[in-house]
Amino acid sequence: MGIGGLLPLLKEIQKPCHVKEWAGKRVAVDSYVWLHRGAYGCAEDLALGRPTVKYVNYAMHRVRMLKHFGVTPVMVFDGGLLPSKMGTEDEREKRRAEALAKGNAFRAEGKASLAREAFVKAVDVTPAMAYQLIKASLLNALRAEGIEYVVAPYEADPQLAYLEKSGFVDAVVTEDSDLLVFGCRNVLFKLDGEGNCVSISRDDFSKCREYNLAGWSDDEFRHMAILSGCDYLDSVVGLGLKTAHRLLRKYKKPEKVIQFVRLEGNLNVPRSYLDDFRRAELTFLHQHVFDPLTKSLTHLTPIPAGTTLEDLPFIGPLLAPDFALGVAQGDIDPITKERVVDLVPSSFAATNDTPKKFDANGSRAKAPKAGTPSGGTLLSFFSRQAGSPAVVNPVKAVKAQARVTLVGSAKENKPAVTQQEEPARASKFFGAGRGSKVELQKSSTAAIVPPVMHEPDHEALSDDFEAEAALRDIELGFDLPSEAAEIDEPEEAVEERRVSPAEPAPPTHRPALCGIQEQAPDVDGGSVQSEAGGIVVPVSPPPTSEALVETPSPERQKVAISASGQSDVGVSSPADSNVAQAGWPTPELDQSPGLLSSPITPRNGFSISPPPPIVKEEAAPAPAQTTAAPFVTLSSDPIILSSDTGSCAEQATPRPPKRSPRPPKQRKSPILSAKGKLKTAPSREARSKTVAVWEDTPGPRAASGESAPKTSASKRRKQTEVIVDDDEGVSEAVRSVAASWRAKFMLQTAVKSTPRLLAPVQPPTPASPTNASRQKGPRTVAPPGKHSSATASATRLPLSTLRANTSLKRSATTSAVDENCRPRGDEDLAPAKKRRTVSALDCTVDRSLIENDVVVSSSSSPVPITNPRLLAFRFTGTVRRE
DNA sequence: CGCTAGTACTCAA
DNA sequence: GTACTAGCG
Repeated sequence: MGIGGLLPLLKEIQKPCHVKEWAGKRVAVDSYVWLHRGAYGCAEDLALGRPTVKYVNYAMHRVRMLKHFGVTPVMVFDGGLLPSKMGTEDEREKRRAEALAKGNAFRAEGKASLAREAFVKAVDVTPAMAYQLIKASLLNALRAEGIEYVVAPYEADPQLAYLEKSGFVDAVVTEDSDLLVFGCRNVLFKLDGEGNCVSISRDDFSKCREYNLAGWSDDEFRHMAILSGCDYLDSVVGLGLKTAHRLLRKYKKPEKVIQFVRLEGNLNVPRSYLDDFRRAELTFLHQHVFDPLTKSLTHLTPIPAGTTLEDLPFIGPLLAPDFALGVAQGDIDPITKERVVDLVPSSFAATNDTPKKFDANGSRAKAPKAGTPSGGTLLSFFSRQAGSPAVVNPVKAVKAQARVTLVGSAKENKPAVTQQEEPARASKFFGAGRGSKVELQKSSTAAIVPPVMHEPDHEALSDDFEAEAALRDIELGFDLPSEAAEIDEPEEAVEERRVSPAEPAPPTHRPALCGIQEQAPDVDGGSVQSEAGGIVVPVSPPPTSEALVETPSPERQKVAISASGQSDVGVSSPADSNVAQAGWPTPELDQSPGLLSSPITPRNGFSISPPPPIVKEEAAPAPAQTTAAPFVTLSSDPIILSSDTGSCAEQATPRPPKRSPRPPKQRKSPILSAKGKLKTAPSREARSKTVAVWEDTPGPRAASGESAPKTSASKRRKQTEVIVDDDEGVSEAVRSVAASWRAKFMLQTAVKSTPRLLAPVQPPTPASPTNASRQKGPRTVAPPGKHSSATASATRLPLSTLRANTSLKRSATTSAVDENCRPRGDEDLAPAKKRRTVSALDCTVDRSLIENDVVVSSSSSPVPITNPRLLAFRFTGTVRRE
């Protein structure tokens, strides 16, 4: 919902503009908006599950519009749901289901327009739809056109902000005023099909006369937004933007404002409001984002020293590196954790949606060969003309013999990976057809993506922490700890990372996001499946340094490309690919010197080749490659990314899909893992602070497992004031925020079933027997005996089992298990076997639920999350009462 | 005057 | 997600 009324408030500084003013620049696009608008036009098809690509065409039209005006779009998609939003998502889902039923009823009665109206309300933009826009098998899609994109681990908003903040892009296109709160400097709203938009610049805030924002930092602005009500916190009823602004100007700090409002007594301020406020602020600040540079998760802003991820449960669990990468590339559905379902198999697209009358290239208009799974003959209205620069780079055809290594495949990860069984990468939806799995080694180059997270510069990092924490002091009234926090994991684990040979060197070139790897098809002479290329996960530094084109901009190092064609790290399609686009005639492109000059040359007939597999550029330095290199398996249309590290032979034989691979030893974000080295950070004088701490006192409602409204959670708690006298105070205070949230959230969501997560995935296309046979069953609660112990889809676990298992989990995490969440009375129980299953059963889950015959399903949780407390969220997502 | 809640809208190139 | 507006305090 964004911040209600924020845009009108900023009316003064809204500047009508045109995207061409951003020619030569890179602009990140909140893709959800375009997908949603595009979906409007085909709501009925989507609601009824009929394959359609209209929304893709709509979005691509916009993409081409941007390119037409010389703007390089970077498409950003929403990822997984934040834990705190799962509840609202359930409600939405319910509403959509109702609308769908209504629509069907109207349709049956022949009331077409009423039906359509209902279907519009029933439509949801799903990751599968995002995938349609991304996937390469549609020529009319991002990969095929070399558009950079990234799927955020959670929300797109912080991801967009991060891209801008870190210099990947210069502005952000969105309709969501939240972006300003996340700290974006240049936001473009209301972009229409012609390129008109309204820009709001952070720098203009001071020019706001009606509402004086002069002298306001990002923090104050954010405080105002949160106070007035935001996605993460409902406002105090009766307190809107203007009041928040007025009071903040007067009292400066949100605590004071809240105090004043309470004293005034006109408005009802929930008891937990201050906690909630802090939590909302922490969510705005530290949400997970995908860093294209390190190809790993990080935070929008580094989390404050003295706190760990466990203190920020509301920002969602840290995803395992390879999983995060899969999500970022759009291949893994961040919600279902499954490989994304291809809604529109290419065969359909090729036969049903080709706008033939606009097809200027006769050769490409031909139907694909029979059986070609990804005919790729779908030409958009705007597809390139014959002779125009193709997206495929013939030069790269040469790179046929490179090694293939995947994320998480480095030697050091091997033990963990083998222990965790094979991640369920293969899919019946994607492995089907043609039965032509091709070892990628034979067809293309893959990149080595170092499995080890980038080790931050500790000195700089410590400065960051200092600055960051100092800010936090001011905002939240906390003090910094005098020393960095203790390491939360075994020392050897940290050590291992430190000495890892796979640690990437500090990048010298800013890689692009996920983009297309242009590559010539038919390495082996015309066979359809051989076209390589595909998504490149850019690596840095580029393997070769020759012919690098570097941006003159000091703060933004853009994509570098080598003339040899070997290191176009995630380069988006060449700027000259705009040439001859129907609908958007090629402008005289102002090729900014910082942008790429690509060696790509025109090529005809590329379109009949299937899409490229996921390929990763080879990185330097290469991680230890002493173990058998795993390989990417190329199936038909989409890509099967097998990230296991088993032997090739092992991989070639599909194993029963097992889930929830335990992530390697990287249980912490890079930031966190670096904390152990921050002990030398300058101490600061500790001051006493009063911190409100909420004490959990579970009430009768919890025991009954009854659904509790928001307020009841807070009623169950009593507030106590404690004096915090040292550095512990900071992390302790944050922890208390976390604990209160946990209590509230767990209660809310644990009792709510989440049918969405439990619902079986219905493939739009029948899977081939081959793949279906090794595909796991539906993710519903399944009859016993159908699952391996690893999947343990639905297990009724007696309390005793839970106790036994939770103790195991605790032994896995060395420390920092919050007392609030620690299982009680099970200290000495022996470890149990179902490690993952059980880890999910964190003690944060209300015991009464367990005792009330809650069915626990861990099967929909293949995400390797090692932190047991974070796993609790997954648990709540799959709990349902019978 | 500020705020809330309800309604309408997004496509169709 | 937005914008607009009637109605309420």
